[in-house]
Amino acid sequence: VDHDTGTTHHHDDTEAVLDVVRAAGGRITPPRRLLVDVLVADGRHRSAEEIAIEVQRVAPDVHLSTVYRNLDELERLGVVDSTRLGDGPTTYHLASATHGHFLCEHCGTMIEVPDAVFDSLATAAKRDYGFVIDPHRFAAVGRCRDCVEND
Amino acid sequence: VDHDTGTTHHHDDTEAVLDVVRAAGGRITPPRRLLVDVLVADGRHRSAEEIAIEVQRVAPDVHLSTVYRNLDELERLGVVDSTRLGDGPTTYHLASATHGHFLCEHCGTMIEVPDAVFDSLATAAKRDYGFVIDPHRFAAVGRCRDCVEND
DNA sequence: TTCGATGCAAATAGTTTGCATTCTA
DNA sequence: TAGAATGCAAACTATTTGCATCGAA
Repeated sequence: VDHDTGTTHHHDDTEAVLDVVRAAGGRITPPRRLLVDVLVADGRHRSAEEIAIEVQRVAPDVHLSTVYRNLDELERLGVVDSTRLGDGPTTYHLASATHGHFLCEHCGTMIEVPDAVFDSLATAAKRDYGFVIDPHRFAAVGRCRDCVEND
Repeated sequence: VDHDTGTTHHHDDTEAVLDVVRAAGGRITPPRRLLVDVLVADGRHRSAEEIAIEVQRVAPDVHLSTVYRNLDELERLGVVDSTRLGDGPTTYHLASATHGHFLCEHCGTMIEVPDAVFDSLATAAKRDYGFVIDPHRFAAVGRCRDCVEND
């Protein structure tokens, strides 16, 4: 029932992620498929609980612990990134939607920035410390423009 | 009983912090003074619980919640920084001992680096987003040299 | 038909809060 | 002696784990 061509197909994205799971010997269960659907449909910075609520709209019996276990597994497989933002819960998103994060400690706003913004830090870290930073795994904390100006 | 001159005096550091508390209208209680002593004596990246244990060696009745309340207050006053490292608990240290952090997601090693390492990121963040990053408030997550080489 | 995945309940870790009491200023 | 700070218990949030069962391959 999808006769479009040339547009983005969420279904294809879901399958691509599930293929990675298959390739790793994992099984495609209904909860797992639903969870990936949710990540694909709106894959940005959602806590495990938010994702679970979304999944449960379709399948109310899917347990929060199942969501945690799947997110852990998907992260291990490299298709999901987790980011710890400030004091709140860990958030998860598809690894394909990669970007760095700035988190305002004053108003809580999260700004997504291209990975390239972290390049100079990454270069210095590698050169001086042999350390390879992953800009997707953390948020740089500070103050956003509004809070700097109006606070 | 301290006749040295020209050396670092922990006692003086404690008093300097307590002066900030006094200036803000706060009271100097035994638990508060002990907590500051602990931070001054070894002020790097300790969790609230670790700090509480240290304080309790001298005053066993000091409660963990008191430690949390004091750390929150001292952070609000700007004399303590908190940093969230990976999955572990929030860690606290004296704001005077400032530095950035690299956290290895593989082995958990934390590397302290001069603030200057974050300068280029801070500059780009300010220029492109008006965002003022605070390198003391977060850890850049990635892989340390050993884990990159041997993993 | 096997063993990876699930649902559930309970445990755990970290942190916050309400309240009566204490003690600094 | 007023109200800031404390100790304690209990609540709360985020996450993990043991275990019996289920179901995808």
